[in-house]
Amino acid sequence: MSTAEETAGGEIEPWDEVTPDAARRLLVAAVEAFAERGYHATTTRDIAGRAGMSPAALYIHYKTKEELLHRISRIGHDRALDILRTAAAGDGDATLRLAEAVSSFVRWHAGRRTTARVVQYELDALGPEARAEILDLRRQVDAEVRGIIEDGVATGEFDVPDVHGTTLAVLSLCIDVARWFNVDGPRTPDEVGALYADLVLRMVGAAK
Amino acid sequence: MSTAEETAGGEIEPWDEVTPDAARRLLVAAVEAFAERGYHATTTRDIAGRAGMSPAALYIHYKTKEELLHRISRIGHDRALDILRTAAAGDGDATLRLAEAVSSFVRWHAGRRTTARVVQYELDALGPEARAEILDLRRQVDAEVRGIIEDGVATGEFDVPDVHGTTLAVLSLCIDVARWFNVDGPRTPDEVGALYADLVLRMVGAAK
DNA sequence: GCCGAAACTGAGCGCTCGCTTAGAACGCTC
DNA sequence: GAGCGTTCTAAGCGAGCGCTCAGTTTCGGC
Repeated sequence: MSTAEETAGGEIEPWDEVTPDAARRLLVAAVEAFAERGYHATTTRDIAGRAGMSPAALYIHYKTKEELLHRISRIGHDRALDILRTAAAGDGDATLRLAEAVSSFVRWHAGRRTTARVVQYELDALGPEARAEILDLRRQVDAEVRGIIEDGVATGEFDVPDVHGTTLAVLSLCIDVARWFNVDGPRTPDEVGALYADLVLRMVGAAK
Repeated sequence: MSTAEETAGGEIEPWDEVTPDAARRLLVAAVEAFAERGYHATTTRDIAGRAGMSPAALYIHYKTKEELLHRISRIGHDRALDILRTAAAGDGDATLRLAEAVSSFVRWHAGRRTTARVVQYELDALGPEARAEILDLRRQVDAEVRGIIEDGVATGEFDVPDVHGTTLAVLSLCIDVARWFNVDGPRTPDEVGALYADLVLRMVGAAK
């Protein structure tokens, strides 16, 4: 039996790894509040209120407001990295693996926009040690995408003069989806994923 | 004689239109503080301190902290729109005009990263009327880029199945430069501009 | 049905926030 | 050099912040 929560946007957020139930409700409430207003503009009273609890209850499950953000950021980055690793380890050629990596990564940023927004844009609110931990995960994310592009260049599938710069641009393009994607807009996450996969293949000069 | 200010990053910020001098110093201080910490994490005491004034002095020149953000956002969007209009109104073909639009737009986001960060990422901190005004400017930004792409499709220079989606992606790519660009990093704004112009021409299927 | 640990609440502490006010200092006009 | 509007500061107000704590409720194990 799943303990997934359904948010206002209709997204299914599988925060199954967070227990007990009250801690998960608080974390989901924090994700929504941080995504809507930003970390600094969100109050602990607001988070607790959304979870149907008193302000003090938050501190039973989390030491500080920052620990909530840290947990969210860690789980989110783990998930994002997992998506890219799965795509990178696929058994197609580089073109296919890059298309799959971009479309699934974008699908996550669009479909789980609430989470992705917090994960990608609230990094600066973390303290030095927590930020360093997350930055290490980001380097691994970068390495996965760069690896696929290097593979494609090696096999002659891609024509990329600046591998590092292009990797940066591809990731930047995908990540920024979390900023502009609108659940009530004209595009589904699947459609944006397909469009972006096509655009990225063009960027690396892959044959259609 | 210019009254331009030189910031810590070595960028020249021509806030000439802001007078008197004390008001401009406060505004430049606010740009730096908002860019570093975000609007909500910045205190009016910090802004005034950076400008070498007491906290109360801020309220001689601005009604509220939000008015400071509004002024910054308005001026920044005006400048960004001006850059795109100039490129769009150039006399080359669509390929040349798109390349010029992207490279100059990216150059601004990288070279004036401090300003661009505030302009692009602190929109949600504005009140409803101010936000509506800025969103209207963003629609004009979108229309300029879309116009060039439509021109290129009409002349057969570009091969773009989804003009609206591609416009969104191109702008998204450029804007996100303000998030990741590092003044101390390996690339100059000129280099990023050139790289991105090339990537965008590939995205629209333009002949090299 | 009793007990101790765990989960939770109501009240509120100490602090810092955005912003205000009273009055001093400055610069310009005549 | 008197008068006056402008620009600034020192002090601080009311509110809301993150977080704490004493005490109440809940609940599984026996």
